[in-house]
Formats: sequence, structure tokens, C-alpha cells
Amino acid sequence: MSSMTTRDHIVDAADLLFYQHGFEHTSFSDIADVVNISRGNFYYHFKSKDEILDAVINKRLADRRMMMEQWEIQGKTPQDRIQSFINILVVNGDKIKRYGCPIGTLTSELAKLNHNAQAEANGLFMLFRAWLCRQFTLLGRTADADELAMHLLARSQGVATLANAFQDDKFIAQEVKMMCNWLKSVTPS
Amino acid sequence: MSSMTTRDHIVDAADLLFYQHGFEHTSFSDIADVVNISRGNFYYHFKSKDEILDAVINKRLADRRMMMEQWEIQGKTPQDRIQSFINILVVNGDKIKRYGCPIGTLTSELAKLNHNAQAEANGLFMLFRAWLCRQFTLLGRTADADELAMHLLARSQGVATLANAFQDDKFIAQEVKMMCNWLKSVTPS
DNA sequence: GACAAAGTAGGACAGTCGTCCTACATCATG
DNA sequence: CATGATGTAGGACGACTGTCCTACTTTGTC
Repeated sequence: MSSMTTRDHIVDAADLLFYQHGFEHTSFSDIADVVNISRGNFYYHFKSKDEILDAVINKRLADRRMMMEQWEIQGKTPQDRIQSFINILVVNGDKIKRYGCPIGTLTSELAKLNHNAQAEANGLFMLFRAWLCRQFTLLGRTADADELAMHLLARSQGVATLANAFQDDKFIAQEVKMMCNWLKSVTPS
Repeated sequence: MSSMTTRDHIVDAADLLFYQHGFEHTSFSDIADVVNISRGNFYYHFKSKDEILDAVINKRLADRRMMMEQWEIQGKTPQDRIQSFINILVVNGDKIKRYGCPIGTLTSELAKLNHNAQAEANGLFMLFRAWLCRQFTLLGRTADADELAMHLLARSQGVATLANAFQDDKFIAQEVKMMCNWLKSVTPS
């Protein structure tokens, strides 16, 4: 995109580097090398590293919102849309094997750092939770929609963590299949 | 323990601090403050920070092995023993809510750091995987014992990650109950 | 073309990190 | 008591961190 500002480039690079190497392990120098600007000049665009983190979280929130909108357009039924969520594990399989889930690993890291942005990062989970909850409600599971949402979220988090540790494609495929069957089993006929 | 050496004290303190604040975010000064020794003196006991990490991983391996031996003594049936594994989520609920799973968060961090000790840390997962696999085999599920082991491991990892993010006791209880029901459902009658 | 505004470069800064070194204390054994 | 081994204290080191500052270049507007 030629219309992208330097600020956008910084946020994009930080987004990727925070995912690949973690927030703390990513330095200004690392980002500067990617964006090709001088290290000291970040402070024209951001007052602190934490402000970059805020921007990255907001970008991720926006990205995920857009993704969900796509799912709503493409998936006619709630099952289809929930299926789209499950399929992330396959679509992003390679990245997840290497770096884990972008959301889960970020919230874990910030929890250990006792970082101020914890609540904001958790908003990413809340976004998926609320969206899934809505889909399960539309599916007819009004009574336990949130439970089901949390259950599915937990399942996919667990698969991401183990896929990252074991680098196992077959495992991901197996678990995705089981989640599909589970989805069928909770869908009223 | 009065019989504990300084080295043991260092490893214990590092074990706890690595869990609470992460490996990278824990400095020699942090450990020194807990153990009450001078910072520069670590190198009499360890040649590098990575060597402390090795020692911590080995300690965790030994601790978990001991835990499993206890489970084998206390649990008469394979179901009982697998149940003991599931119950970690309740027994260690408070710590998990604060800091996540000690194993999952460590392997995630080391993956992002691209650290040499990744393989060793993954040994912790392999330990549980093999143990669970054995229990499911004893349960009579010889054909898919490893699949079931990985599935249960993933489930507990997911619960730990979300419990850490959402600080939700009720969620843990719900998921543990579901895992119990799942365990019954895979147990041949 | 003048000039303020927007953006950038590059280095200074104080602090912290892991590492290493040397001097000192403790202690068992002769 | 003497002596070597074991362990400890405390600071020096170079590298790197996030932050901040000043000088410079580019850009848009009158």
C-alpha cells in the first residue's frame, strides 16, 4: 500500500515481530530495521513502547473484526460461521506451529509481565467469545451459548499450544475433525 | 530444608520466578534478591543463565515424575489416575489463574525466543503425553491411546490459557466437569 | 521564493542486563 | 597452626535497552 503512513508501517512491523518474538523480546532496533527508520525517531509517532503495543492490539482487534464480518458474509448458517472459526487452525496452521496463537501467547506474556495492557489484550479474547456466543445463540443454544463459546475457544487454544510444541500437522487435523463432530453434536436438528 | 545447598536455593527461586514472570523477564538480580546472594556469584554455580534454565527444566521434570508416581500409588484404576491429571486444574487453580500453566507458558516463551532449550522444555509435555498414553492403554484404548492423551493435554492447556485470561473459577469447574464426562465416555464399560 | 509545519536522522542519556574477575571468608584436612 | 579447596562478595566490563533531545530535511501553503 503506497497510502500507508510511516506510523502504519511501524504498527505492522511491530504486530508481526511481537507475534514472532514476543513483546518484550522485540526492541525498537528490531522494528527500526524492518521499517528502515532511525531508532530515536519512534517518539515522533509514539510516546512509548507501550503506546506501540496499544496500537498493535487495536490493529489486531480491527483485523479480527473484519475477519468475522467476512465470516458472516460467507457463512449462511451459524454452523458455517463457527466452522470458519475452527478452520483458523488449518488456514494459519504453519504460523501457529511456529509461533502459537497470536492472541493466547500475547495475553500469556502480558500476564507474566503484569503489564497495564492486559485488559486491552484480553479484549481480543472477549471479541471472539462474544461473537461465538452470538453464533451459538443463533444456533438455538440460547441457554448455554456462552459456555459453548468458551469451550470452543479453550479447545482451539489448547490445540494451538500443543501444535506449537509438537509441530504436528496430523494432530491439528485430528483435533479439527473432532471439533467439527462436536459442533454437529451441539447443533439442534 | 536445612540440607539444601545454595545451588538448590537458586534453582528453586528461579523455578518460581520463571513461572511467575517468565524466563527472559527474570534477571539475576531478581533471583539474587530472593536467595540473598550477590549477583556476580552465580557463575560459581552456573556458567550461564541458560544453565540455570536447564536446571529448572530438570527440576520440573523430576517434580512431575514424582507427582505421577504418587498418582500411580493413590489411583487404583487408570480412570482414577487420569482423573488426578484433570484435577490439577482445580488443585492449582489459583496459580493457573495468575500465571497460566508452568509448562505451556514456558514452551511458548522459549519458542518465541527460539531458545536452545526448546527441546528440553518440550520434554515436559512429552512426559505427560507418554504417561497419559500409558493410562489410556491400560484403560483398554490401545488403538487410540496417544490420540486421547494429546486430546486431554490440549483440553487442559486451553482451559489454563483462558482461566489465566478471564480469571474465571466457574469456567474451570465447568470444563473440569466436561472432561470428567468425556473420560467416562471413552472408558470401555 | 519565503516560511512555518511535518517528519526524520543520529546520537546522548541513564539504567539494566549477562558475564567475568579478583579479593576475601570459611572450612576441612594435614 | 598451616594450607589448599570450597564458596562468597562486590564491583568492572561492554552491550543493549527505552527514552529524550537537537539539528536537519522535506513538504505544503501563502
